[in-house]
Amino acid sequence: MRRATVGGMSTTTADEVCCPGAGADLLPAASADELALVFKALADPTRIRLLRYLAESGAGTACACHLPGALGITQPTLSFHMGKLHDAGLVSREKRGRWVHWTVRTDALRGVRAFLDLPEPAGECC
Amino acid sequence: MRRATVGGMSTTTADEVCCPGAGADLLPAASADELALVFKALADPTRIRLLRYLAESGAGTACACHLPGALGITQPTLSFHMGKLHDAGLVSREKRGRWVHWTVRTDALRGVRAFLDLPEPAGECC
DNA sequence: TCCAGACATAGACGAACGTCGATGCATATG
DNA sequence: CATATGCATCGACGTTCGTCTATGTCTGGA
Repeated sequence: MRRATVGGMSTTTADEVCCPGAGADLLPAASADELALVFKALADPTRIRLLRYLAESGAGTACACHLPGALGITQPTLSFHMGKLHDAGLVSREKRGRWVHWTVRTDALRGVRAFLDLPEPAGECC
Repeated sequence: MRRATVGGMSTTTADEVCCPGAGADLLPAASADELALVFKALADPTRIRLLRYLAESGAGTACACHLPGALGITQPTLSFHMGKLHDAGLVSREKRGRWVHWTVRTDALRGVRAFLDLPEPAGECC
């Protein structure tokens, strides 16, 4: 039996009154953190455009040389965003001579894509 | 012909030298903002668990009465997070008597789900 | 060997975020 | 009507984020 008494607050009174059958298990905090990490990396317009740009380029790979101008940001800012995407595992870095080429890691999106396939509402609650 | 001269910076020299065929069109800023808004709403472990909880509950609907205790957060914090999800259009609010019942709006995830279906790397760059 | 260019890092700064306790508002119930 | 309760809002606080300028590091070419 699930008892909602973890955080010190006791909202036990509501447990009996309101929709008693709606109790679903919570996603483990670790899994939620992991998902949030990827979503955090996607939670910026600039990074979204960068990822999309890379994905549309040939082989999902491109060097970012002309992107600062196109996006209206400076080179350090671009480096910052690419670093974020890299930390989240969404792109891989490859140094070719003087330039860095970036490749989208589509497999890193599997987790979040699975999460977004939420079960369709089927039953009735209360 | 694409010329990367928007933001005031002129990185024109690199245009000729480095991977000239990799130029893909940029996602419009408005679309990127829209996507980022949803991703921002998902970029928090607590909200991820809330959304998953709602989706797993019967009919994708539940009142949030016993959630503060289960998640270890206070009632104002829960209200804050549900507000964020609501602002992003991910849940809908329905007041039944004294309680508020929340329903997942799976259709609101269509946009981000389409974005995450990035084209697989196919060609070769340079 | 030295210089120019591509990228990363450091430091700074304002804005937004996540959390809390305290309070206000609306509604069901005695 | 008075009271209790579920929820939203307010004000505050520390943390994280996004951006910039300035500087460092490494590589290729003259």
